Amino acid sequence: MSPLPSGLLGDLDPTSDRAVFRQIADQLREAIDRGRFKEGEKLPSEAELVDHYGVSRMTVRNSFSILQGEGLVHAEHGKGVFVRPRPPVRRLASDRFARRHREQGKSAFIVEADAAGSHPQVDSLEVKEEKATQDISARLGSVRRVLARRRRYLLDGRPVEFATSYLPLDIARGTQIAEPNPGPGGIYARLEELGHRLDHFEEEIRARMPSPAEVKTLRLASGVPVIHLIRTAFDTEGRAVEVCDTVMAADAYVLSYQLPAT
Amino acid sequence: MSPLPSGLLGDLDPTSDRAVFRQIADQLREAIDRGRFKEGEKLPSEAELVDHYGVSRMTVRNSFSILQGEGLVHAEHGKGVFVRPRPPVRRLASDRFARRHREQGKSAFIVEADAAGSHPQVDSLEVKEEKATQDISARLGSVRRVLARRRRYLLDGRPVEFATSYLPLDIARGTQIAEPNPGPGGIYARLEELGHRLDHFEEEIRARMPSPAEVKTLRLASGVPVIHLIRTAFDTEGRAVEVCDTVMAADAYVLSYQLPAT
DNA sequence: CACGCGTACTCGTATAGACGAGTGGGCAAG
DNA sequence: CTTGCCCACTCGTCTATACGAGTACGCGTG
Repeated sequence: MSPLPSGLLGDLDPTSDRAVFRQIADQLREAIDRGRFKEGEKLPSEAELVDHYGVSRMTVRNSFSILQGEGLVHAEHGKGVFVRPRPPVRRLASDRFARRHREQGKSAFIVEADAAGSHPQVDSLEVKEEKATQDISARLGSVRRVLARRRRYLLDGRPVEFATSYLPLDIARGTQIAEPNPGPGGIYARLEELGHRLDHFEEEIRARMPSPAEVKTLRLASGVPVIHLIRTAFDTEGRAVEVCDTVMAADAYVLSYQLPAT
Repeated sequence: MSPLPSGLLGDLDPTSDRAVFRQIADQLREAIDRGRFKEGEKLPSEAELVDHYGVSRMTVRNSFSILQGEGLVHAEHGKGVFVRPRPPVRRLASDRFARRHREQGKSAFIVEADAAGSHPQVDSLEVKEEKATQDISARLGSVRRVLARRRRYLLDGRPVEFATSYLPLDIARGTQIAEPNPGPGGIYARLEELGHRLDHFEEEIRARMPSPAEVKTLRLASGVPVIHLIRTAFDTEGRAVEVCDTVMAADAYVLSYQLPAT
Protein backbone atom coordinates (compact mmCIF):
# COMPACT_ATOMS: atom_id res chain seq x y z
CA MET A 1 0.00 0.00 0.00
CA SER A 2 1.57 3.26 -1.13
CA PRO A 3 1.64 6.19 1.30
CA LEU A 4 -0.57 9.24 0.87
CA PRO A 5 0.74 12.03 -1.37
CA SER A 6 2.41 14.49 1.00
CA GLY A 7 0.62 17.80 1.38
CA LEU A 8 -2.79 16.31 0.77
CA LEU A 9 -3.49 16.10 4.48
CA GLY A 10 -1.58 17.79 7.28
CA ASP A 11 -0.25 16.45 10.57
CA LEU A 12 -1.84 16.18 13.97
CA ASP A 13 -1.21 18.73 16.66
CA PRO A 14 -0.37 16.69 19.76
CA THR A 15 -0.45 19.81 21.95
CA SER A 16 -4.01 20.63 20.95
CA ASP A 17 -6.76 19.69 23.33
CA ARG A 18 -8.94 18.84 20.35
CA ALA A 19 -9.45 15.09 20.20
CA VAL A 20 -7.38 13.31 17.57
CA PHE A 21 -10.38 11.92 15.72
CA ARG A 22 -11.84 15.42 15.53
CA GLN A 23 -8.61 16.83 14.16
CA ILE A 24 -8.60 14.17 11.47
CA ALA A 25 -12.24 14.88 10.65
CA ASP A 26 -11.43 18.59 10.47
CA GLN A 27 -8.64 18.00 8.00
CA LEU A 28 -10.73 15.75 5.81
CA ARG A 29 -13.64 18.18 5.90
CA GLU A 30 -11.40 21.05 4.92
CA ALA A 31 -9.84 19.05 2.10
CA ILE A 32 -13.33 18.28 0.80
CA ASP A 33 -14.43 21.90 1.10
CA ARG A 34 -11.35 23.04 -0.77
CA GLY A 35 -12.11 20.59 -3.52
CA ARG A 36 -9.04 18.45 -2.94
CA PHE A 37 -11.49 15.59 -2.93
CA LYS A 38 -14.26 16.07 -5.43
CA GLU A 39 -17.85 14.86 -5.43
CA GLY A 40 -18.05 11.12 -5.74
CA GLU A 41 -14.31 10.78 -5.29
CA LYS A 42 -12.87 8.17 -2.95
CA LEU A 43 -11.20 9.30 0.25
CA PRO A 44 -8.04 7.56 1.49
CA SER A 45 -8.87 4.16 2.94
CA GLU A 46 -8.96 3.59 6.68
CA ALA A 47 -5.65 1.72 6.48
CA GLU A 48 -3.97 4.56 4.60
CA LEU A 49 -5.08 7.08 7.19
CA VAL A 50 -3.95 4.79 10.00
CA ASP A 51 -0.48 4.82 8.43
CA HIS A 52 -0.51 8.51 7.62
CA TYR A 53 -1.49 9.70 11.07
CA GLY A 54 -0.05 6.86 13.09
CA VAL A 55 -3.28 6.21 14.98
CA SER A 56 -5.42 3.13 15.46
CA ARG A 57 -8.14 2.15 13.08
CA MET A 58 -10.99 2.93 15.47
CA THR A 59 -9.77 6.50 15.70
CA VAL A 60 -9.93 6.87 11.94
CA ARG A 61 -13.35 5.27 11.88
CA ASN A 62 -14.51 7.74 14.50
CA SER A 63 -13.45 10.57 12.19
CA PHE A 64 -15.37 9.07 9.30
CA SER A 65 -18.43 8.65 11.45
CA ILE A 66 -18.41 12.39 12.21
CA LEU A 67 -18.32 13.24 8.53
CA GLN A 68 -21.03 10.70 7.83
CA GLY A 69 -23.19 12.31 10.47
CA GLU A 70 -22.73 15.62 8.71
CA GLY A 71 -23.85 14.04 5.48
CA LEU A 72 -20.53 14.88 3.82
CA VAL A 73 -19.36 11.37 2.96
CA HIS A 74 -20.79 7.88 2.68
CA ALA A 75 -19.08 4.51 3.05
CA GLU A 76 -19.51 1.62 0.65
CA HIS A 77 -18.71 -1.79 2.01
CA GLY A 78 -15.78 -3.33 0.15
CA LYS A 79 -15.13 -0.22 -1.89
CA GLY A 80 -14.25 2.76 0.24
CA VAL A 81 -15.49 6.04 1.63
CA PHE A 82 -16.68 8.59 -0.91
CA VAL A 83 -17.53 12.26 -0.98
CA ARG A 84 -21.31 12.50 -1.21
CA PRO A 85 -22.45 14.20 -4.38
CA ARG A 86 -25.07 16.88 -3.80
CA PRO A 87 -27.93 15.68 -5.92
CA PRO A 88 -29.79 18.18 -8.03
CA VAL A 89 -32.72 19.46 -6.07
CA ARG A 90 -36.36 19.57 -6.90
CA ARG A 91 -38.20 22.76 -6.26
CA LEU A 92 -41.74 22.76 -4.96
CA ALA A 93 -43.37 26.05 -5.75
CA SER A 94 -46.16 27.33 -3.57
CA ASP A 95 -48.51 27.73 -6.52
CA ARG A 96 -48.36 24.08 -7.49
CA PHE A 97 -51.90 23.58 -6.28
CA ALA A 98 -53.33 26.51 -8.18
CA ARG A 99 -56.55 25.70 -9.95
CA ARG A 100 -55.11 26.40 -13.37
CA HIS A 101 -52.56 23.61 -12.92
CA ARG A 102 -55.24 21.27 -11.71
CA GLU A 103 -57.23 21.73 -14.84
CA GLN A 104 -54.54 20.24 -17.03
CA GLY A 105 -55.05 16.74 -15.74
CA LYS A 106 -51.59 15.60 -14.74
CA SER A 107 -50.47 15.56 -11.13
CA ALA A 108 -48.17 18.28 -9.88
CA PHE A 109 -45.39 15.81 -9.25
CA ILE A 110 -45.43 14.40 -12.77
CA VAL A 111 -45.58 17.81 -14.40
CA GLU A 112 -42.70 19.21 -12.38
CA ALA A 113 -40.53 16.15 -12.90
CA ASP A 114 -41.16 16.04 -16.63
CA ALA A 115 -40.26 19.70 -16.87
CA ALA A 116 -36.99 19.00 -15.08
CA GLY A 117 -36.25 16.16 -17.47
CA SER A 118 -36.41 13.44 -14.83
CA HIS A 119 -38.31 10.20 -14.87
CA PRO A 120 -41.08 10.31 -12.26
CA GLN A 121 -42.77 7.29 -10.68
CA VAL A 122 -45.40 6.72 -8.04
CA ASP A 123 -45.61 3.47 -6.13
CA SER A 124 -46.79 1.68 -2.98
CA LEU A 125 -50.23 3.05 -3.51
CA GLU A 126 -52.53 2.13 -0.68
CA VAL A 127 -56.04 3.40 -0.19
CA LYS A 128 -57.99 2.35 2.86
CA GLU A 129 -60.28 3.46 5.58
CA GLU A 130 -58.76 3.71 9.04
CA LYS A 131 -59.04 5.23 12.47
CA ALA A 132 -57.81 8.82 12.57
CA THR A 133 -54.89 9.61 14.85
CA GLN A 134 -55.51 12.29 17.44
CA ASP A 135 -53.55 14.82 15.42
CA ILE A 136 -55.33 14.12 12.14
CA SER A 137 -58.68 14.11 13.85
CA ALA A 138 -57.98 17.52 15.37
CA ARG A 139 -56.94 18.95 12.03
CA LEU A 140 -59.99 17.59 10.21
CA GLY A 141 -62.38 18.75 12.89
CA SER A 142 -63.02 15.76 15.15
CA VAL A 143 -63.61 12.96 12.72
CA ARG A 144 -63.20 9.40 13.95
CA ARG A 145 -62.46 7.49 10.80
CA VAL A 146 -60.80 8.68 7.62
CA LEU A 147 -59.88 7.57 4.15
CA ALA A 148 -56.10 7.32 3.91
CA ARG A 149 -54.30 7.48 0.57
CA ARG A 150 -50.64 6.53 0.80
CA ARG A 151 -48.10 6.78 -1.97
CA ARG A 152 -44.38 7.07 -2.52
CA TYR A 153 -42.83 9.28 -5.17
CA LEU A 154 -39.65 8.39 -7.01
CA LEU A 155 -37.43 10.42 -9.30
CA ASP A 156 -35.22 8.48 -11.69
CA GLY A 157 -35.72 5.43 -9.51
CA ARG A 158 -34.80 7.18 -6.29
CA PRO A 159 -37.51 7.53 -3.62
CA VAL A 160 -37.77 11.19 -2.64
CA GLU A 161 -41.08 11.57 -0.89
CA PHE A 162 -43.68 9.62 1.04
CA ALA A 163 -47.13 11.11 1.40
CA THR A 164 -50.42 10.23 3.02
CA SER A 165 -53.65 12.08 2.38
CA TYR A 166 -56.43 11.86 4.94
CA LEU A 167 -60.02 12.71 4.06
CA PRO A 168 -63.20 12.60 6.14
CA LEU A 169 -65.22 9.50 5.26
CA ASP A 170 -68.44 11.46 4.75
CA ILE A 171 -66.78 13.26 1.89
CA ALA A 172 -64.67 10.56 0.29
CA ARG A 173 -66.51 7.27 0.76
CA GLY A 174 -67.93 5.84 -2.41
CA THR A 175 -66.44 8.53 -4.64
CA GLN A 176 -63.59 8.27 -7.08
CA ILE A 177 -61.37 9.61 -4.30
CA ALA A 178 -61.61 6.18 -2.73
CA GLU A 179 -60.30 4.58 -5.92
CA PRO A 180 -56.57 3.93 -6.44
CA ASN A 181 -56.60 6.32 -9.38
CA PRO A 182 -58.51 9.47 -8.53
CA GLY A 183 -58.62 10.64 -12.14
CA PRO A 184 -57.36 13.77 -13.92
CA GLY A 185 -56.45 16.68 -11.66
CA GLY A 186 -56.17 14.41 -8.63
CA ILE A 187 -58.29 14.45 -5.52
CA TYR A 188 -58.48 18.23 -5.42
CA ALA A 189 -60.30 18.24 -8.75
CA ARG A 190 -62.69 15.56 -7.40
CA LEU A 191 -63.29 17.51 -4.21
CA GLU A 192 -64.33 20.55 -6.22
CA GLU A 193 -66.63 18.44 -8.37
CA LEU A 194 -68.24 17.20 -5.18
CA GLY A 195 -69.05 20.76 -4.26
CA HIS A 196 -66.16 21.46 -1.93
CA ARG A 197 -64.72 24.50 -3.62
CA LEU A 198 -61.19 24.92 -2.30
CA ASP A 199 -60.41 28.19 -0.61
CA HIS A 200 -56.90 27.95 0.76
CA PHE A 201 -54.21 25.63 2.06
CA GLU A 202 -52.23 25.71 5.27
CA GLU A 203 -48.78 24.18 5.29
CA GLU A 204 -46.71 23.37 8.37
CA ILE A 205 -43.04 22.62 7.86
CA ARG A 206 -40.61 20.92 10.20
CA ALA A 207 -37.18 19.42 9.69
CA ARG A 208 -35.79 16.54 11.72
CA MET A 209 -33.73 13.39 11.49
CA PRO A 210 -35.62 10.44 9.99
CA SER A 211 -36.92 7.46 11.89
CA PRO A 212 -35.46 4.07 10.91
CA ALA A 213 -38.66 3.35 8.98
CA GLU A 214 -38.26 6.55 6.99
CA VAL A 215 -34.62 5.74 6.30
CA LYS A 216 -35.85 2.51 4.78
CA THR A 217 -38.73 3.75 2.63
CA LEU A 218 -36.81 6.76 1.35
CA ARG A 219 -33.49 4.90 1.17
CA LEU A 220 -31.86 7.78 2.98
CA ALA A 221 -28.12 8.02 3.43
CA SER A 222 -26.92 8.77 6.93
CA GLY A 223 -26.71 12.45 7.71
CA VAL A 224 -29.70 13.35 5.55
CA PRO A 225 -32.61 14.98 7.42
CA VAL A 226 -36.22 14.91 6.29
CA ILE A 227 -38.60 17.75 5.66
CA HIS A 228 -41.96 17.03 7.22
CA LEU A 229 -44.79 18.96 5.61
CA ILE A 230 -48.39 18.84 6.76
CA ARG A 231 -50.85 20.49 4.42
CA THR A 232 -54.48 21.10 5.26
CA ALA A 233 -56.94 22.01 2.53
CA PHE A 234 -59.93 24.21 3.44
CA ASP A 235 -63.06 24.73 1.39
CA THR A 236 -64.89 28.02 1.05
CA GLU A 237 -67.04 27.15 4.03
CA GLY A 238 -63.96 26.96 6.21
CA ARG A 239 -64.10 23.23 6.57
CA ALA A 240 -60.87 21.17 6.49
CA VAL A 241 -61.48 18.68 3.70
CA GLU A 242 -58.06 17.05 3.45
CA VAL A 243 -54.86 16.70 5.43
CA CYS A 244 -51.76 15.62 3.53
CA ASP A 245 -48.80 14.42 5.55
CA THR A 246 -45.59 14.40 3.52
CA VAL A 247 -42.08 13.31 4.42
CA MET A 248 -39.40 14.37 1.95
CA ALA A 249 -35.72 13.53 1.62
CA ALA A 250 -34.22 16.91 2.49
CA ASP A 251 -31.36 16.54 0.02
CA ALA A 252 -33.81 16.28 -2.85
CA TYR A 253 -35.90 19.35 -2.19
CA VAL A 254 -35.98 23.10 -2.07
CA LEU A 255 -39.39 24.44 -1.12
CA SER A 256 -40.31 27.75 -2.59
CA TYR A 257 -43.05 30.10 -1.42
CA GLN A 258 -44.30 33.41 -2.63
CA LEU A 259 -45.88 35.72 -0.06
CA PRO A 260 -47.72 38.97 -0.53
CA ALA A 261 -46.32 41.95 1.38
CA THR A 262 -49.74 43.21 2.29
CA MET B 1 -24.00 -1.53 40.70
CA SER B 2 -27.47 -3.02 40.80
CA PRO B 3 -28.76 -4.85 37.71
CA LEU B 4 -31.42 -3.40 35.44
CA PRO B 5 -35.07 -4.02 36.38
CA SER B 6 -36.08 -7.08 34.38
CA GLY B 7 -38.57 -6.42 31.63
CA LEU B 8 -37.35 -2.90 31.01
CA LEU B 9 -35.22 -4.03 28.10
CA GLY B 10 -35.37 -7.33 26.27
CA ASP B 11 -32.66 -9.77 25.25
CA LEU B 12 -30.56 -9.97 22.14
CA ASP B 13 -31.44 -12.32 19.32
CA PRO B 14 -28.20 -14.11 18.51
CA THR B 15 -29.74 -15.72 15.42
CA SER B 16 -30.68 -12.37 13.92
CA ASP B 17 -28.42 -10.96 11.25
CA ARG B 18 -29.04 -7.51 12.66
CA ALA B 19 -25.87 -6.23 14.29
CA VAL B 20 -25.85 -6.39 18.07
CA PHE B 21 -25.34 -2.66 18.53
CA ARG B 22 -28.32 -2.02 16.25
CA GLN B 23 -30.50 -4.43 18.22
CA ILE B 24 -29.59 -2.59 21.40
CA ALA B 25 -30.32 0.76 19.77
CA ASP B 26 -33.66 -0.62 18.55
CA GLN B 27 -34.65 -1.70 22.04
CA LEU B 28 -33.67 1.61 23.59
CA ARG B 29 -35.48 3.54 20.86
CA GLU B 30 -38.61 1.50 21.34
CA ALA B 31 -38.45 1.94 25.10
CA ILE B 32 -38.20 5.68 24.61
CA ASP B 33 -41.04 5.72 22.10
CA ARG B 34 -43.23 3.76 24.48
CA GLY B 35 -42.47 6.24 27.22
CA ARG B 36 -40.61 3.78 29.42
CA PHE B 37 -37.95 6.45 29.50
CA LYS B 38 -39.44 9.90 29.63
CA GLU B 39 -38.13 13.21 28.37
CA GLY B 40 -35.07 14.32 30.27
CA GLU B 41 -34.82 10.98 32.02
CA LYS B 42 -31.52 9.17 32.36
CA LEU B 43 -30.96 5.98 30.37
CA PRO B 44 -29.10 3.05 31.95
CA SER B 45 -25.38 3.78 32.09
CA GLU B 46 -22.97 2.18 29.64
CA ALA B 47 -21.72 -0.15 32.38
CA GLU B 48 -25.25 -1.28 33.24
CA LEU B 49 -25.99 -2.08 29.61
CA VAL B 50 -22.67 -3.91 29.30
CA ASP B 51 -23.77 -6.13 32.17
CA HIS B 52 -27.35 -6.49 30.99
CA TYR B 53 -26.52 -7.54 27.45
CA GLY B 54 -23.15 -9.14 28.09
CA VAL B 55 -21.38 -7.16 25.40
CA SER B 56 -18.35 -4.93 25.40
CA ARG B 57 -18.50 -1.26 26.19
CA MET B 58 -17.73 -0.12 22.63
CA THR B 59 -20.77 -2.02 21.42
CA VAL B 60 -23.00 -0.17 23.85
CA ARG B 61 -21.40 3.12 22.90
CA ASN B 62 -22.08 2.33 19.24
CA SER B 63 -25.76 1.95 20.10
CA PHE B 64 -25.81 5.29 21.89
CA SER B 65 -24.10 6.95 18.98
CA ILE B 66 -26.90 5.79 16.67
CA LEU B 67 -29.53 7.29 18.93
CA GLN B 68 -27.51 10.47 19.23
CA GLY B 69 -27.35 10.71 15.47
CA GLU B 70 -31.13 10.48 15.40
CA GLY B 71 -31.34 13.30 17.88
CA LEU B 72 -33.16 11.10 20.38
CA VAL B 73 -30.70 11.25 23.27
CA HIS B 74 -27.76 13.31 24.40
CA ALA B 75 -24.84 12.40 26.64
CA GLU B 76 -23.57 14.48 29.53
CA HIS B 77 -20.04 13.85 30.59
CA GLY B 78 -19.88 12.58 34.14
CA LYS B 79 -23.64 12.31 34.45
CA GLY B 80 -25.15 9.94 31.95
CA VAL B 81 -27.15 9.66 28.75
CA PHE B 82 -30.52 11.36 28.73
CA VAL B 83 -33.64 11.36 26.59
CA ARG B 84 -33.64 14.65 24.73
CA PRO B 85 -36.62 16.79 25.64
CA ARG B 86 -38.41 18.25 22.63
CA PRO B 87 -38.19 21.92 23.34
CA PRO B 88 -41.23 24.06 22.76
CA VAL B 89 -41.20 25.21 19.19
CA ARG B 90 -41.46 28.63 17.74
CA ARG B 91 -43.99 29.07 15.01
CA LEU B 92 -43.26 31.32 12.09
CA ALA B 93 -46.41 32.36 10.30
CA SER B 94 -46.19 33.35 6.69
CA ASP B 95 -47.94 36.67 7.34
CA ARG B 96 -45.34 37.82 9.84
CA PHE B 97 -44.14 40.41 7.34
CA ALA B 98 -47.56 41.82 6.64
CA ARG B 99 -47.64 45.61 6.69
CA ARG B 100 -50.05 45.73 9.59
CA HIS B 101 -47.53 43.99 11.84
CA ARG B 102 -44.80 46.31 10.69
CA GLU B 103 -46.61 49.38 11.79
CA GLN B 104 -46.53 48.54 15.48
CA GLY B 105 -42.87 49.29 15.97
CA LYS B 106 -41.43 46.21 17.67
CA SER B 107 -39.66 43.55 15.64
CA ALA B 108 -41.56 40.41 14.75
CA PHE B 109 -39.22 38.25 16.80
CA ILE B 110 -39.67 40.25 20.00
CA VAL B 111 -43.44 40.47 19.65
CA GLU B 112 -43.89 36.76 19.05
CA ALA B 113 -41.57 35.75 21.86
CA ASP B 114 -43.21 38.09 24.35
CA ALA B 115 -46.59 36.69 23.39
CA ALA B 116 -45.30 33.17 23.99
CA GLY B 117 -43.98 34.17 27.39
CA SER B 118 -40.34 33.63 26.51
CA HIS B 119 -37.44 35.98 27.00
CA PRO B 120 -36.14 37.10 23.60
CA GLN B 121 -32.67 38.49 22.90
CA VAL B 122 -30.78 39.64 19.84
CA ASP B 123 -27.01 39.67 19.79
CA SER B 124 -23.84 39.65 17.69
CA LEU B 125 -25.17 42.50 15.70
CA GLU B 126 -22.85 43.40 12.88
CA VAL B 127 -23.55 45.89 10.14
CA LYS B 128 -21.00 46.40 7.41
CA GLU B 129 -20.45 46.84 3.73
CA GLU B 130 -18.97 43.90 1.93
CA LYS B 131 -18.51 42.19 -1.41
CA ALA B 132 -21.57 40.23 -2.48
CA THR B 133 -21.20 36.52 -3.01
CA GLN B 134 -22.14 35.22 -6.42
CA ASP B 135 -25.43 33.89 -5.11
CA ILE B 136 -26.44 37.08 -3.33
CA SER B 137 -25.42 39.16 -6.30
CA ALA B 138 -27.58 37.07 -8.59
CA ARG B 139 -30.57 37.38 -6.31
CA LEU B 140 -30.20 41.14 -5.93
CA GLY B 141 -29.74 41.69 -9.64
CA SER B 142 -25.99 41.89 -10.22
CA VAL B 143 -24.81 44.17 -7.48
CA ARG B 144 -21.13 44.09 -6.53
CA ARG B 145 -21.15 45.35 -2.98
CA VAL B 146 -23.86 45.11 -0.38
CA LEU B 147 -24.75 46.18 3.11
CA ALA B 148 -24.82 43.11 5.35
CA ARG B 149 -26.74 43.08 8.63
CA ARG B 150 -25.94 40.06 10.80
CA ARG B 151 -27.68 39.12 14.00
CA ARG B 152 -28.36 36.13 16.20
CA TYR B 153 -31.67 35.51 17.92
CA LEU B 154 -31.96 33.84 21.30
CA LEU B 155 -34.96 32.55 23.21
CA ASP B 156 -34.56 32.21 26.97
CA GLY B 157 -30.81 32.30 26.48
CA ARG B 158 -30.78 29.63 23.82
CA PRO B 159 -29.63 30.64 20.32
CA VAL B 160 -32.26 29.57 17.82
CA GLU B 161 -31.56 31.51 14.65
CA PHE B 162 -28.79 33.29 12.81
CA ALA B 163 -29.72 35.71 10.07
CA THR B 164 -27.99 37.98 7.60
CA SER B 165 -29.78 40.60 5.53
CA TYR B 166 -28.15 41.86 2.35
CA LEU B 167 -29.19 45.15 0.74
CA PRO B 168 -27.87 46.93 -2.34
CA LEU B 169 -25.59 49.81 -1.32
CA ASP B 170 -27.38 52.32 -3.52
CA ILE B 171 -30.48 51.80 -1.42
CA ALA B 172 -29.08 51.37 2.06
CA ARG B 173 -25.93 53.48 2.28
CA GLY B 174 -26.27 56.51 4.49
CA THR B 175 -29.77 55.63 5.65
CA GLN B 176 -30.93 54.37 9.00
CA ILE B 177 -30.75 50.89 7.52
CA ALA B 178 -26.98 51.16 7.83
CA GLU B 179 -27.29 51.89 11.55
CA PRO B 180 -27.17 49.09 14.13
CA ASN B 181 -30.70 49.94 15.17
CA PRO B 182 -32.91 50.41 12.11
CA GLY B 183 -35.74 51.93 14.11
CA PRO B 184 -39.38 50.96 14.62
CA GLY B 185 -40.80 48.44 12.16
CA GLY B 186 -37.31 47.31 11.14
CA ILE B 187 -35.64 47.67 7.76
CA TYR B 188 -38.84 46.90 5.86
CA ALA B 189 -40.46 50.00 7.34
CA ARG B 190 -37.38 52.05 6.36
CA LEU B 191 -37.40 50.63 2.85
CA GLU B 192 -40.99 51.73 2.36
CA GLU B 193 -40.20 55.19 3.70
CA LEU B 194 -37.42 55.38 1.14
CA GLY B 195 -39.96 54.83 -1.59
CA HIS B 196 -39.49 51.11 -2.11
CA ARG B 197 -43.01 49.95 -1.53
CA LEU B 198 -42.85 46.22 -0.87
CA ASP B 199 -44.81 44.01 -3.19
CA HIS B 200 -44.06 40.43 -2.27
CA PHE B 201 -41.50 38.06 -0.77
CA GLU B 202 -40.01 34.85 -2.11
CA GLU B 203 -38.85 32.24 0.34
CA GLU B 204 -36.67 29.24 -0.40
CA ILE B 205 -36.46 26.53 2.21
CA ARG B 206 -33.89 23.80 2.57
CA ALA B 207 -33.04 21.44 5.42
CA ARG B 208 -29.61 19.97 5.99
CA MET B 209 -27.13 19.04 8.70
CA PRO B 210 -25.28 22.02 10.16
CA SER B 211 -21.67 22.91 9.49
CA PRO B 212 -19.34 22.88 12.52
CA ALA B 213 -19.53 26.68 12.58
CA GLU B 214 -23.33 26.55 12.74
CA VAL B 215 -23.17 23.95 15.50
CA LYS B 216 -21.12 26.45 17.45
CA THR B 217 -23.15 29.63 16.93
CA LEU B 218 -26.48 27.88 17.45
CA ARG B 219 -25.14 25.55 20.17
CA LEU B 220 -26.78 22.66 18.38
CA ALA B 221 -26.95 19.21 19.87
CA SER B 222 -25.88 16.36 17.64
CA GLY B 223 -28.66 14.99 15.48
CA VAL B 224 -30.36 18.36 15.05
CA PRO B 225 -30.64 19.60 11.46
CA VAL B 226 -30.97 23.22 10.45
CA ILE B 227 -33.62 24.90 8.34
CA HIS B 228 -32.04 27.22 5.83
CA LEU B 229 -34.39 29.92 4.62
CA ILE B 230 -33.54 32.49 1.97
CA ARG B 231 -36.05 35.29 1.61
CA THR B 232 -35.98 37.87 -1.14
CA ALA B 233 -38.08 41.02 -0.86
CA PHE B 234 -39.35 42.65 -4.05
CA ASP B 235 -40.71 46.15 -4.41
CA THR B 236 -43.64 47.11 -6.61
CA GLU B 237 -41.27 47.80 -9.50
CA GLY B 238 -40.11 44.19 -9.40
CA ARG B 239 -36.72 45.01 -8.01
CA ALA B 240 -35.16 42.77 -5.35
CA VAL B 241 -34.41 45.15 -2.50
CA GLU B 242 -33.28 42.73 0.18
CA VAL B 243 -32.12 39.15 0.58
CA CYS B 244 -32.30 37.62 4.04
CA ASP B 245 -30.36 34.42 4.68
CA THR B 246 -31.52 32.64 7.82
CA VAL B 247 -30.29 29.48 9.50
CA MET B 248 -32.59 28.09 12.18
CA ALA B 249 -32.21 25.28 14.70
CA ALA B 250 -34.73 22.84 13.29
CA ASP B 251 -35.84 21.59 16.70
CA ALA B 252 -36.97 25.08 17.63
CA TYR B 253 -39.15 25.88 14.64
CA VAL B 254 -42.31 25.08 12.80
CA LEU B 255 -42.86 27.16 9.70
CA SER B 256 -46.40 27.80 8.72
CA TYR B 257 -47.69 29.07 5.39
CA GLN B 258 -51.08 29.95 4.12
CA LEU B 259 -51.67 29.59 0.39
CA PRO B 260 -54.62 30.63 -1.70
CA ALA B 261 -56.21 27.85 -3.76
CA THR B 262 -56.69 30.08 -6.74
C1' DC C 1 -12.40 -16.15 -25.45
C1' DA C 2 -15.38 -17.06 -21.31
C1' DC C 3 -15.78 -18.55 -16.92
C1' DG C 4 -14.60 -19.46 -12.15
C1' DC C 5 -11.72 -19.08 -8.40
C1' DG C 6 -8.43 -17.07 -5.36
C1' DT C 7 -6.56 -13.13 -3.31
C1' DA C 8 -5.91 -8.60 -1.77
C1' DC C 9 -8.16 -4.72 -0.36
C1' DT C 10 -12.18 -2.47 1.43
C1' DC C 11 -15.44 -1.42 5.34
C1' DG C 12 -18.48 -3.74 9.35
C1' DT C 13 -18.67 -5.64 13.83
C1' DA C 14 -17.03 -6.93 18.23
C1' DT C 15 -13.77 -7.75 22.21
C1' DA C 16 -10.64 -6.19 26.00
C1' DG C 17 -8.19 -2.95 28.15
C1' DA C 18 -6.30 1.56 29.48
C1' DC C 19 -6.31 6.24 30.96
C1' DG C 20 -8.54 10.86 31.26
C1' DA C 21 -11.92 14.06 32.91
C1' DG C 22 -16.47 15.80 34.68
C1' DT C 23 -19.90 15.08 38.58
C1' DG C 24 -21.74 14.29 42.94
C1' DG C 25 -21.90 12.38 47.44
C1' DG C 26 -19.85 11.01 51.73
C1' DC C 27 -16.58 11.59 55.14
C1' DA C 28 -13.09 13.70 57.83
C1' DA C 29 -10.85 17.75 59.41
C1' DG C 30 -11.28 22.30 60.88
C1' DC D 1 -21.78 23.36 60.97
C1' DT D 2 -18.76 24.30 57.12
C1' DT D 3 -15.05 23.31 54.30
C1' DG D 4 -12.27 20.52 51.56
C1' DC D 5 -10.82 16.19 49.88
C1' DC D 6 -11.39 11.61 48.20
C1' DC D 7 -13.75 8.24 45.81
C1' DA D 8 -17.11 6.09 43.00
C1' DC D 9 -19.50 6.53 38.96
C1' DT D 10 -20.18 8.62 34.62
C1' DC D 11 -18.90 9.38 29.66
C1' DG D 12 -14.65 10.58 26.36
C1' DT D 13 -10.72 9.01 23.94
C1' DC D 14 -7.49 5.77 22.22
C1' DT D 15 -4.99 1.35 21.37
C1' DA D 16 -4.63 -3.38 19.67
C1' DT D 17 -6.64 -7.30 17.82
C1' DA D 18 -9.74 -10.42 15.55
C1' DC D 19 -12.89 -12.10 12.27
C1' DG D 20 -16.66 -11.38 8.82
C1' DA D 21 -18.26 -9.91 4.42
C1' DG D 22 -18.53 -7.18 0.04
C1' DT D 23 -15.73 -5.85 -4.16
C1' DA D 24 -12.46 -5.87 -7.82
C1' DC D 25 -9.10 -7.88 -10.42
C1' DG D 26 -5.94 -11.09 -12.28
C1' DC D 27 -4.82 -15.63 -13.40
C1' DG D 28 -5.51 -20.17 -14.67
C1' DT D 29 -8.57 -23.53 -16.62
C1' DG D 30 -11.76 -25.14 -19.86
